[in-house]
Amino acid sequence: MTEKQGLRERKKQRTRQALIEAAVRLFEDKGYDDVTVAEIADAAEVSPRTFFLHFPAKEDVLLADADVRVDLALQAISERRDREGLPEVLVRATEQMIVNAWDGELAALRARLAASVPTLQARLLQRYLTAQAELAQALHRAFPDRLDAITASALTGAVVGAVSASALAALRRGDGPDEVRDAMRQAVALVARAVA
Amino acid sequence: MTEKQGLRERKKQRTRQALIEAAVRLFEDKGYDDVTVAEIADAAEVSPRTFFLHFPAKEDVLLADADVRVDLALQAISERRDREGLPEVLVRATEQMIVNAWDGELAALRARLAASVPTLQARLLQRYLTAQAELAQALHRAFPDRLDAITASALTGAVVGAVSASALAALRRGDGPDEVRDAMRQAVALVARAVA
DNA sequence: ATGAATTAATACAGAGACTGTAGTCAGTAT
DNA sequence: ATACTGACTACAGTCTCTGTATTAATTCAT
Repeated sequence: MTEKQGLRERKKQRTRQALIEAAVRLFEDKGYDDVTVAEIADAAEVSPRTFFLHFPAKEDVLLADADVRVDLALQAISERRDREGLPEVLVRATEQMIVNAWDGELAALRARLAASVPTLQARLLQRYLTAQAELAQALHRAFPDRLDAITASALTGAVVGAVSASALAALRRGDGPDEVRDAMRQAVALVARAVA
Repeated sequence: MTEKQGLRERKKQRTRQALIEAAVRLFEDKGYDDVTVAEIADAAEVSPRTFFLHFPAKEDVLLADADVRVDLALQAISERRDREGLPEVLVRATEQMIVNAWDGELAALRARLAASVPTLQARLLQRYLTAQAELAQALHRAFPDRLDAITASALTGAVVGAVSASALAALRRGDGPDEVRDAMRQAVALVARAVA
């Protein structure tokens, strides 16, 4: 997509990446709470102040790429094919997020930590909430006659709530990625039944 | 219920109440972020350290009585009348929480602040999540043949997600308590349709 | 090419939330 | 009366996060 940016921008991305990698490594080693921002900055060979130029808070270094997936769902909604009903759109949109939610090492670490570190959990939930608002708006636009604004919010909340709750339950039970994915899919199906 | 506790315990509750009242007053005056824990403690005439003996974090002084309502819903689930179906239990349980969610001044302030102060929002969401786990477990016990553990989690997540999302949407739109309550009820009805 | 404007990164200082620890004093039990 | 418990305090310290001024490197304009 976009490759040729100035040297300045490339350098910036490099320190950002260095911070993320240092953080992940340290978190895996010592656990989230036992790693200070100063340590992360040190490991990435920048000043502690620089950390906060890249991330608004310590938690966000782990949630760095979590926004991208919301865009996928939004796209899935707006690209609604004609004749496609509400339940189908719902399933397709969340499918986008679910499939892409479990790629890579970082996602696994994030899930593990989010399930155990309260402050991280809180920030993640908050992200979901702001994502919900966007999704609800998109849904409302896609089905203006069927869903008023409030109902669209309720429906979106139901989907996100169901998916994350079942994923968390599966995680706590010790399930692997495939089983977690299945649990999420079942949750979507459950809610989709409400608007069938 | 329980009235006759020792003088020591009564004193403790008095300082706790003093802290809550001081906090609410100050928050209304200056806004959440512009009030320090030290100020609250000062207004309640205790040491700053004492604040943290009563509340694990600054946010929790506002969420002090939020737990009580979860008990009501749990009770509603376990007191399931024979012949009562899953949707009915769902509606009745959440009705307990909704009705009692909007009494008093404190609830209104809490809602207003939770909608605007990120850190408070995060903590509130976190509470919902832990409440969800309990509710899901109770549901699973009440309908062991119909709901496995994961599905119960999904269903509970859907209800809580739908209710809080629609309430938040209504709040943001500037609706009053009655309209918010209606929005919540509709959200429950929506999800209940999925298990009808 | 050279001077001017940006800007990522830095050093430094400080606010504010929270914790550990040791001590005091009032309430409680024997 | 005596010993014990537990709420509260004082003090010192850690850590996250912010404001401000400065530096040095990249980018842009001439």
